[in-house]
Amino acid sequence: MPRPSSPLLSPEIIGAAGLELARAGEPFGVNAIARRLGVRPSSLYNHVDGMDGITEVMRGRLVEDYRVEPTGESWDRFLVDLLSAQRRMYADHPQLVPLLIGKTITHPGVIAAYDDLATVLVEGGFPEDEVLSVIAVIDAFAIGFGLDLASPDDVWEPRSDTRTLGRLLADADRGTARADRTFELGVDLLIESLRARLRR
Amino acid sequence: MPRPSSPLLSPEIIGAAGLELARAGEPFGVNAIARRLGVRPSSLYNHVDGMDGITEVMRGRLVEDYRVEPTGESWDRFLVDLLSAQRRMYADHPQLVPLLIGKTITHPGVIAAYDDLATVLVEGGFPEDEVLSVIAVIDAFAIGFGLDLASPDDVWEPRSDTRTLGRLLADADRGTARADRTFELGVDLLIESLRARLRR
DNA sequence: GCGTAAAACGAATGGTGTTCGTCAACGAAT
DNA sequence: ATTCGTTGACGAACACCATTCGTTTTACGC
Repeated sequence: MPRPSSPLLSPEIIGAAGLELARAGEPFGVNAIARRLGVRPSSLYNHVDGMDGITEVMRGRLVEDYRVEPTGESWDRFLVDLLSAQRRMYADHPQLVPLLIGKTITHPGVIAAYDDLATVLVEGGFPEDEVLSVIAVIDAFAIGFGLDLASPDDVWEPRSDTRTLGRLLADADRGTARADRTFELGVDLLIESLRARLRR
Repeated sequence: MPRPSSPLLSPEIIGAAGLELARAGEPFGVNAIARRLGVRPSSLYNHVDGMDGITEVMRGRLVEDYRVEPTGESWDRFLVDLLSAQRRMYADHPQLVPLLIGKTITHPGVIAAYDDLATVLVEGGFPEDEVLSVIAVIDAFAIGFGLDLASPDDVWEPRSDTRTLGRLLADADRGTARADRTFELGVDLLIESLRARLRR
């Protein structure tokens, strides 16, 4: 089947297939994507630069899908929206956290999203030499809570006696309820302390 | 070479080799570990239950190495120590973050470490139904900052114009200095807001 | 219409984790 | 001291992975 009339593949199609697989919790390697598209693995290389290229495309699509526009309302409102979206993004695709982090960000869409955040914070009154650190803190938060949301229902299972942990676990929330409570508390803490810092 | 007089392998030896490889930024799979130990990959299966078993051992050793004992001083002092240690742990082994998270924790040493933390927080005065959430927030923090520390010198490289981000990047710290500032700010924010919550 | 480039395929390479049969050395029981 | 089961290494084999390359046919631009 050489060179079909209507093209079977494109970077977008490949990236979308990869994301669908990741979202379904399945492996999303070159072979898996090719299988899902009914195509041989080597064909992908006509459109994309190997696995690295695929993750590049996936990252781009991902940030677009979860992009949050500033409402112009207030910095803290925007921050809550942003954190919620990012948490969902990481939680929906826990397997590709390693792919998203640890790489210098060049993608125009991603840069624009961070630029939005930086602008909102500066306009909100944060000192300019602190904004980048605040952004990094927000990032750390989002990743941490995304992973938390993606963690198993029972995070701890003590097999031996404990002084405190076992007692607390006995009547604690589990699963999504627990993760949601944690997230709300975390956002509360973060926003509150940012407000306090702004007031100083 | 069948059954040597003095045993060449053991779970500890295998785990240690894996950690050394991870620490050096090299791949730490079954084959790599076997190569480093001068042994065939299949030999490892006499001591360890495949790759899963190896990561199990590695996780155990890791938490022991970075374990922090409560000093009995104050909960916030302990928290700073703990966060610092965890940040270093994640940053020293960014590749195995995916292995450490997302699995129910059974390992006695790890349980004990969390039990310490829970005890300190309860004794510090936090309401019992909130302690687990606080712990999860702390975990999210540690992971986030560990990954942040492991990220490249230049996190952003805008190729097009930006409203704010580019200006801020122009005279900002980079590399370790940036990550350290971020961490200090993050710990400040977290501890401050926890203190505030305790005061209410 | 013709030539070039596009885009699929198949085969081959070197990597991974894992299973299994083999075989020699050890340690314990006779 | 001889036997015998267990231990622990090996090598071969399997299935998977990402990647490269040459082949082939089709589509598109001149």
